[in-house]
Amino acid sequence: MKIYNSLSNKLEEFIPIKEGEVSIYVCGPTVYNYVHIGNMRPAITFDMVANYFKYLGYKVRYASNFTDINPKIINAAKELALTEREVANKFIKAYLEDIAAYECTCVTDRPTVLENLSNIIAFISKLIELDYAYNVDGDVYFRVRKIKDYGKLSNNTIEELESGARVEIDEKKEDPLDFALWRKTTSGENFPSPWGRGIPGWHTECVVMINNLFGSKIDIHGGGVDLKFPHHENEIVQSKALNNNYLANYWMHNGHINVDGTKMSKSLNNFILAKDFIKKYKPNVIKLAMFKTHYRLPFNISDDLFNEAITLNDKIYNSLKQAAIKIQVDNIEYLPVNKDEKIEEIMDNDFNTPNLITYLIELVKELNSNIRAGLPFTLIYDKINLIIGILGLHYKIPVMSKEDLEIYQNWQIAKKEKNYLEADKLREILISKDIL
RNA sequence: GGGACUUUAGCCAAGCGGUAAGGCGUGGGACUGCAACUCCCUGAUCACCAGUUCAAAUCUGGUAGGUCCCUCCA
Repeated sequence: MKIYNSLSNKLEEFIPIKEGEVSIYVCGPTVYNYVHIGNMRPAITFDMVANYFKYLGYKVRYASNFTDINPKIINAAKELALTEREVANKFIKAYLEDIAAYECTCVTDRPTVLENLSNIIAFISKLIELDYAYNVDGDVYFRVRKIKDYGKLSNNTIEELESGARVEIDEKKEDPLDFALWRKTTSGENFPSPWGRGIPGWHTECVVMINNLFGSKIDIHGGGVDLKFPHHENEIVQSKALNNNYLANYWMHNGHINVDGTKMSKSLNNFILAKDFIKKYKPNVIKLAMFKTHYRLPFNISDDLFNEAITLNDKIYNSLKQAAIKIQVDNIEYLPVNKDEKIEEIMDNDFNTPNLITYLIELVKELNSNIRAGLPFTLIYDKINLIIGILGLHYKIPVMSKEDLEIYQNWQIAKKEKNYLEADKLREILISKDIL
């Protein structure tokens, strides 16, 4: 299969580090507030990625962190009159509730900064030892100039970055591009270290967690495009310094979710909270709408788009339900399939979910037609189930009791006998049981 | 100033050198006891200009839009 690697800006054949296994790491939220719908795109996207690897037979380990120590949390704690731990725990809980509501299921590890503090300190110590980092009065910075291809991921060179007018000059740093690995902090929550009390810098935690969970390198590192620079770039230099690798073989970046053509942001006050959005649309609908656009491209939110997805979702559901009922009513026995070449042909091209949905629609149509025509349909039914599994869609397919089956058969008989009064009565019952 | 992405029918969106998938919507039709569901038909020469090529939406150069990143935002 081919994956678009942000590191090379090319489609590359995927070769796992360990045969039959995939390691994925995706940057998770800083837990100082409720997440917005944009934060859900990586969650949904990489769940799909993980699901597809599982479909291919890979064993998937997928980690996503919580940044639970951060200046933003310290600020939020002041505002909310809570302790930093209370803030972090509150919003970790809220995030997990969102994830559950959106029916994302693939993350296997959720490391936190707090539980990795000693690892982080050890990691920074090693960087200092090797002269890649320096301590200035309790702040520790990474010496970016020591890594010669800094900027590879974001296609920048050190010179280009420095010529950018927005680089702040910090007296303490040797070089404006150097970034903090450890920050001296006296107000708010802080922790002891060889350099004094403080908190770890954001860019270090992900590298440390990856090293801790997976070893020095993983297959896929994901996140939103905005993280390319500086966050991911800075992760890479640390990994280059200690392990002489790019931390991940494949870097994947999802596009943003936009509102009215522009990025959601706190400052524009145009963001939609994930927990609010899920009240308006079902997870299936949100996923279908998102997957209709390739994950790398920006995705603009509009009611039209979601209404279209509602139509599609209903179509899929009706079709699956009909097939499931037919299988139960006619007591059809068959051997399920778990592979479909066409799916692989589509998905092997950098997870082309828009085309997968096109294929799904095709299959749904075929399923409907075949059921109507009394033709075999279980193979198509299986294929559809494979696809919805990959897309992370969930449908409640009715399981009919003996009684339900009887009602169903009586309904059919009543119709045949043109006893429409009885037929309508039975139909009502079946509808109320969510069978029709 | 540097970098990335992007411009395809009313809307969304595939396409990665061989003469434009699909969805929604619109309009028409079929099926049906009624309803729901379902099915079929219906539209664009791909922002613009120049070049490469037997052949370009697809490659190259330019022009004009749009979005994002450039120190903590998925």
